[in-house]
Amino acid sequence: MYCFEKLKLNKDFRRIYGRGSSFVNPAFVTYVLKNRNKTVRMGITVSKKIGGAVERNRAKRIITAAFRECAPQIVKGHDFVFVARTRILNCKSQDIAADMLENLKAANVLNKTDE
RNA sequence: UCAGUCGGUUGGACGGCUGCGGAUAUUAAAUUAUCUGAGGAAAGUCCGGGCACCACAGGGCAGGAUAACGGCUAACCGCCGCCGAGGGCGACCUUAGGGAAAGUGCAACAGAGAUAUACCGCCGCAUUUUGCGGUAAGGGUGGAAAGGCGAGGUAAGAGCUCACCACACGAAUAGGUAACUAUUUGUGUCUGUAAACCCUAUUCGGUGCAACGCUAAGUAAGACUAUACAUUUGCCCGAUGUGUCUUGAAAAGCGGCUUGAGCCUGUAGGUAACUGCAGGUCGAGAUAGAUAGUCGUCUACAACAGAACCCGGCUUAUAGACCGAGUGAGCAU
RNA sequence: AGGGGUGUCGUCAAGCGGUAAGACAACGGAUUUUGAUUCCGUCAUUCGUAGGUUCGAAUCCUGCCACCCCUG
Repeated sequence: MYCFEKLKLNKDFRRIYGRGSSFVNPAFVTYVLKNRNKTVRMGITVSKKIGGAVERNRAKRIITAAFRECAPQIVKGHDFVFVARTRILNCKSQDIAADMLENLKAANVLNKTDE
């Protein structure tokens, strides 16, 4: 199984927002930045704009499930932050995974040997 | 049959694949196996309590809360029963419901006058484009104008007197644990407002799991100091302790953490809230935070909504489905 | 977890038991050849919302809703 770490500290999020490159979708926003370790790290931001606790939890679950599908194709040594937007509540995780793959392709972080 | 009242239950189900938190067992470790994993409101944080700590919790003043009566409870601004008041044809619903004869304040506008009065009136005397005195029945204003109505009485009138009624207070008798209710009798007729100040009675120590304890790391510099500093609610008294403050650095992990005023069933007591006894049972414990993703079937393509130390309530949100007990009207027998 | 505050016209706001001030904006008119300036007029029908106390509530009391701030 492919495993990844989660981002927890506020300074990591700020570093990725400030120095990383961003890609926008109707459902979410992706931030990508290289890191010096050889691991894949991921963080999720869901603001109160999305809704109550139930809606925020659901948004986090959907993004986590989509990222787990995409994760095997990613080159190691990158950090990702996903910011949820309101439209994510009506989507299925398969649509989100497809959109996420497009964003990652644009960011040039996918494994070319697998394709 | 129609309309309406009250109370309660439930809050999608089944299967396949891929995944997450916790516990136990196993392995050198990664792993693997089994079991288990959100709510009736988990929400708001509005009350009360447990628990933990504080140099024990004392007094006074100030402040907050509650407010008919009896019970239940660990406790309560809670619940149950009941009384009074108000609403409804009724089932039933609502109710912060002590004190205004301890004192102070307020009552705009209108009105003559707002807690005391005399504008229009009425009556008497003097007089003549009015004055003085008596009076409060009638008029008008207002939320409120000295209880209502009739008779006697009078110059005109007035609880001034009397009968009936209404209300307040006291007493007696009957019922009730009590609040209170009913009857009789005596005295009286006093405006409203205390969710205005206030008075009376009861009650309230503080801080909150980021409490608190342990481990690791760190323990450097400066200032003040016994007439000082700190804690104990806001102030004062009293009590207690001995270093205190500022800046900088570091702020990581473990425990607390889920067996508890627990839940289920039966039974006994009680109108009920609730309590006793017997048997059974263990049903989350995360720390950027776990219940998901997806496919198939059924239906109406399911509401409000996510534990964060734990309980008892209150308040608010809630698609639909189901059950029970009363009431009114109409019709039939 | 604990504590505090605000909500009044489109905007900024005063009023804290007795007819809801004012300024800017908007609209209409006057002045002007036209515009600006200036002057006059209009504009709150649930004072965030639902109840209660009172003769009377924006104001007092209670419950909700939204927003903001403080402490750790």
